[in-house]
Amino acid sequence: MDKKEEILKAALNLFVEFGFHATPTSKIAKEAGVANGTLFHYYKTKDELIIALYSNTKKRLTEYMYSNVSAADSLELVFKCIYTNTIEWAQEHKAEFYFIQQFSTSPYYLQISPEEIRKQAEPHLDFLKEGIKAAVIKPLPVDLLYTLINSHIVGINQYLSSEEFSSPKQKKVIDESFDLLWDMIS
Amino acid sequence: MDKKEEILKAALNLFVEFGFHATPTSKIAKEAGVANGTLFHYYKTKDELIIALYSNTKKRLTEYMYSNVSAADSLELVFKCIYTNTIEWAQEHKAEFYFIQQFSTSPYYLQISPEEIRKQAEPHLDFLKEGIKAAVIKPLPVDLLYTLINSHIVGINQYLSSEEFSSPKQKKVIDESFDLLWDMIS
DNA sequence: ACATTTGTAGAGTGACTAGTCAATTTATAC
DNA sequence: GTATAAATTGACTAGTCACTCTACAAATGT
Repeated sequence: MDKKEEILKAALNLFVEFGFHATPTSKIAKEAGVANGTLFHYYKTKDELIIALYSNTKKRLTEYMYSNVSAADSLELVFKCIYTNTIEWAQEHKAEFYFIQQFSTSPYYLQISPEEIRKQAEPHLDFLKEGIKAAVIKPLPVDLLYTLINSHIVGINQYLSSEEFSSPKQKKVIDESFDLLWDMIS
Repeated sequence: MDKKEEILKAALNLFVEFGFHATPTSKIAKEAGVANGTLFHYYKTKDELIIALYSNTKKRLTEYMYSNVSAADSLELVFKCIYTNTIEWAQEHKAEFYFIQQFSTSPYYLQISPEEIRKQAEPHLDFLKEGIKAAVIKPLPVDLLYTLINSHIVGINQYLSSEEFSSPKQKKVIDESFDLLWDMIS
């Protein structure tokens, strides 16, 4: 449905600008070009809308992460591709990426079931386990590795967003930061 | 003042549990054991209270970071001491550390003046510049280094908070993660 | 054509909240 | 001991917000 999407899009931008509670549902509806009641037709509560927005956004990020990955490549190249994809997506969807962080450090995050969190992280953890088995990645706890990589990406994204970099300069930062990360974990 | 502190303490715990806007000032006052009006006697608005809580908390963290640092030590040892201090403080003040992250990824963060942010980061940036000059730390942009180190610490803290580690095991994780970080930037 | 479901609208409601205010208590100064 | 200032109280208000409800429109199926 078009309006359902419009509502999510409007909510995303308003949440990022004003925060969850400082954004009334009435404003979201207005921004989305629908009536107040329509919003509650698609989402029973404001909380449900917020959760749906998170799941939806996170899903799109994950899908993009694994796009263009060539299975034929070495583990390092595959990893680099996923790394680059992630940062590219974050740079091209700044509001979405910021929203994910905002959500993750909010009490709403507790409403995401442990299953969903595990399921979401599983492919990444499996990939890291594979790397360890192949003796390409240091034999550290995968949870630790995962968290470190995640944080690293958040950091690079913050850095890239702090200034206006030209496209080649940005590519250079991504390349070099990947080398730093790879040196650290391999 | 005792009550001023009590209000901040109550606000911290409630904000971390319920979020900024889902925490009414009336609840903060109640939790702090003061009347509604008293809260507004010390803080003109709720926003002012939130900002004050952030500045106060961040200040205490920064102070702790540089405690026990022996100027006689090598740059690496000094850096390790600051690193360890930070993670220790974060582990001993989980609510406070979580609050800082929560605040930093919220629209409230925009209310902190660039000056205050710069002033807060300056000693750390100077320290990194020193390390680069001494050819101990890789000659990367200091902003990039700073963000990467910050993110790394946030990540390790997340990992340590995700499970219950025994004290020696925790120390081991901190030691090893420091080596990872140090390898990356030196 | 008709019936039934689904989508859309927007005024209305009850609950809640940030901040005020006038009154009272406590501390401070001389 | 009195006067002045500062701290504290809690009832009150004006406004806001999540969500409901009824009415109507559009689609869908038969």
